[in-house]
Amino acid sequence: MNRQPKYRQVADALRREIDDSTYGPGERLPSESELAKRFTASRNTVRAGLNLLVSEGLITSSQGLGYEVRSHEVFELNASRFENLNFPQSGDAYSTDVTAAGRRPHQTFRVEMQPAPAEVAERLKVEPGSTAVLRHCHRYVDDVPWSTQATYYPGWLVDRAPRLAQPGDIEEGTTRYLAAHGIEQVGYFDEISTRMPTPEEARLLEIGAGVPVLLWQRTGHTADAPARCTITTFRGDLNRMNYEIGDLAARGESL
Amino acid sequence: MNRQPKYRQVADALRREIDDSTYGPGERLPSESELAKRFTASRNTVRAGLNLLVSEGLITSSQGLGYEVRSHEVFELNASRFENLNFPQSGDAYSTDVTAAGRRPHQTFRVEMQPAPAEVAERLKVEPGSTAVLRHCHRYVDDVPWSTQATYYPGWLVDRAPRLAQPGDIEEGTTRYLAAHGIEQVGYFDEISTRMPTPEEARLLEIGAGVPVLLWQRTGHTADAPARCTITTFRGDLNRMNYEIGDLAARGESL
DNA sequence: CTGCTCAACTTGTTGGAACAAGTTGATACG
DNA sequence: CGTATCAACTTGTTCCAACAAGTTGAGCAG
Repeated sequence: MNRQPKYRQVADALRREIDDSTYGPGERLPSESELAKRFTASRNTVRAGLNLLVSEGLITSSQGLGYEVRSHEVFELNASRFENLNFPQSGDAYSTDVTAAGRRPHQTFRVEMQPAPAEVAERLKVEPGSTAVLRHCHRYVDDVPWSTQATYYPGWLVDRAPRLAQPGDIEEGTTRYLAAHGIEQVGYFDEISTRMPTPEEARLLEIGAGVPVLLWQRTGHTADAPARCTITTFRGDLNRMNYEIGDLAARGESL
Repeated sequence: MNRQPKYRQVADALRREIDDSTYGPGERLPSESELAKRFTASRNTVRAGLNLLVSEGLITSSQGLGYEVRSHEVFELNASRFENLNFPQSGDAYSTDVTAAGRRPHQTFRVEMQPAPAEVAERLKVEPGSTAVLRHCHRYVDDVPWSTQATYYPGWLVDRAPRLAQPGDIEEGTTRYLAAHGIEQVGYFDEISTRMPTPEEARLLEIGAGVPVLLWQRTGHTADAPARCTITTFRGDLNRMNYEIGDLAARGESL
């Protein structure tokens, strides 16, 4: 006899059937009671198995509707071109990329004065708790939450580029606006990590259990000092990042 | 009355207590029956709440032992220096970094001839299914599984650098060995994504529910053609990656 | 003192039951 | 015909009960 617990056998069988497209993306699974009959198990046991698949990010459940196989359309963000003046873009990089992919971008802005969190203050080389301008941004693609972004600017920089502290979008792109005021970003330090979302993040990004977030923290530098620190939180199931580094003539695509 | 389900209240209360260090990292939580008494709930309800925290990666459980608050010691990998001949390292980059952090590295190798998976073949610009050399590697830090790495080399490259197909480590580092045979990696294309582990990955990396993996795929290029494709699977809770790009003199640390 | 056994914990698994709440389509009413 | 209602689904939440299985420390035998 199989020594795997029954709820695991249920999960394994269904996972296999999802993998070989017995149940394709977007398709509905049989109901809990039908599965219970099929596997000769109680509803509780079947639920435990389904729960496993939910927390693996393979399926979602909604009350009254049933279980559905998740579909994965990833959006790729080129981090090495992002905010790079050598790759000129009309507006901000996000809208350009999304529109180019034939999707509809949408974003909401919020600007605040905030004491810089310890982690940010360290990277901006300012006193912990000293006020910084925080530009916060929620991004959507086809009205699906995609990412949230928080950018902190140190006080000295805002003095030289006052529009940063004004509410509203900066049409020409922040990088370009800063460059026009003599603040040129000559390098950056990116840190990338992943974890499960906090309940707050899960709410904002509309992700249930089983979907991790991808965290991207970029500290941009002028020739003299760090100029801004951007923390982006992506839905892990919908986003991928890439970097093109070095001489990539062999790829035959780069500019 | 509170309209949150009880198991969620349990999870929220415990999450708050973990956040404010009522229960610190490594510490044990009260047992399920104690928590049931405290929250006036059944053991099942408490379990549902604890399960939520497990799938958020906050705690782990082990049979007979109880629930423990996870501790997070992240290891940072500098992806932009990795495999970069401008930053010479004695052996391979991984061992050097780990030793420098005062930890004990350990790795196991496996070399095979394998048909290249579709995704890899596309990036190496070879026919799908054509044989490639696969060098597979499991890495440990202080005997804790850290990452698995699979590197595919196209057939033409192995002809010029035959030691790739031999079992066993390449002491001086593969990048250096390739350079000595006239195969110089002048650029690379990195792709980074995250998802929940497959059961297979969960077993290899010894991660339970609630810990995502960080996927790093690097395609290295010579001046003429793609030379290798490396897929690394990290434990998401233990690893962070970073890129230093551009002129970073302002950071005052770079070489 | 050493080493083994075992009782008393812990979580893991599985079944059962009942009711709450969201969704949908058939049906009856205006 | 259009609409409102409701029955029959779905999953969500909560309890109870019992036994399996891993861990640990007390206590006993050698």
